[in-house]
Amino acid sequence: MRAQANDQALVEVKELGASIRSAVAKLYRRFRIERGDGDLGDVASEVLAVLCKTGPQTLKGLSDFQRVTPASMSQVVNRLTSAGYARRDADPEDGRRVIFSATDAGRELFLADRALRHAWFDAQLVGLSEPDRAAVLRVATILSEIAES
Amino acid sequence: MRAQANDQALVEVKELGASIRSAVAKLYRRFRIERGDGDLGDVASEVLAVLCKTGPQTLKGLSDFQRVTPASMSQVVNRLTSAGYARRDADPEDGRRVIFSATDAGRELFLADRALRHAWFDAQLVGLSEPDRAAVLRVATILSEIAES
DNA sequence: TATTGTTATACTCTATAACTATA
DNA sequence: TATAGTTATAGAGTATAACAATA
Repeated sequence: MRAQANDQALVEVKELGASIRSAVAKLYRRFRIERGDGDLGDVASEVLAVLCKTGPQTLKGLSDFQRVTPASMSQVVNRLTSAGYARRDADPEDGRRVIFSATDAGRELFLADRALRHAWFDAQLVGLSEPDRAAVLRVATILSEIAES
Repeated sequence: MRAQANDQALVEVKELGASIRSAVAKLYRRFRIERGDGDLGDVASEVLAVLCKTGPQTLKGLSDFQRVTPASMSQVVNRLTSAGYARRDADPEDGRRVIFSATDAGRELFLADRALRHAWFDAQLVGLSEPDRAAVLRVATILSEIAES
């Protein structure tokens, strides 16, 4: 117990920051490797997943959530709509807004894509101990909150 | 204690995978926001950091570590050498190899860049409780190992 | 005036394919 | 033949700036 407390006290924030930055960067790029051949890019896939899981969204909603500028997101959804995986609809309540939603083809792609892209990582998680898995879950929440701050 | 065990048992690997994937993607992009104006890109900055902290590296060493192809890494270091932040040297023991190392200007940029880019995240980490910080440290290690597998 | 979204442009990052040079 | 590195090319992702339309 005392040893653990000492370990925690030894955690240098600067080193911790460097560790998690490095881990996040490597894992982000590692995820990119696990993708299908005819696939969309990784951000477009994530946006499609949001549309499928959370339902229709405005452009601003999508860009805020993914932490990119509206201009960037506009181009991502442009690829999705051009490919027929998403569609634009006017918002009847606010003429400035556009509602983006997944098409049937988009939902199909999402399901296939998810199976493919997540299989590798899910297999890694299964190999963890219960406490480690709980730690990963807790830290996922922590990091999400930090990312949104 | 039993409640905690139940919570852990409830952890669905698929949901856990989706959570950490989402957190990693958002945090990766959040990191990109915290950068200087005249800055290099984020990958080039990381490579420069590796050269400064770990010492000279071959191209293959760098590309393996960052999980990109040698061709991709070649272009990243090209920008670094063109800008005068890194240099190429022949390996006297193997004529095929090139040893990349940071220049003085590179080390200077690294220090300024690190202060700038890490400040925001370090501040977030300081706000965490000790157990949370320990969990983040543990999970950084777990995720790094997964990324390298 | 403020908000929502788009387009134009440019840069970073990445990959595949084809290549050179060395082991 | 195999390995280390490069270049050419193409596409994804991002940002800033300038813009149109609506609130």
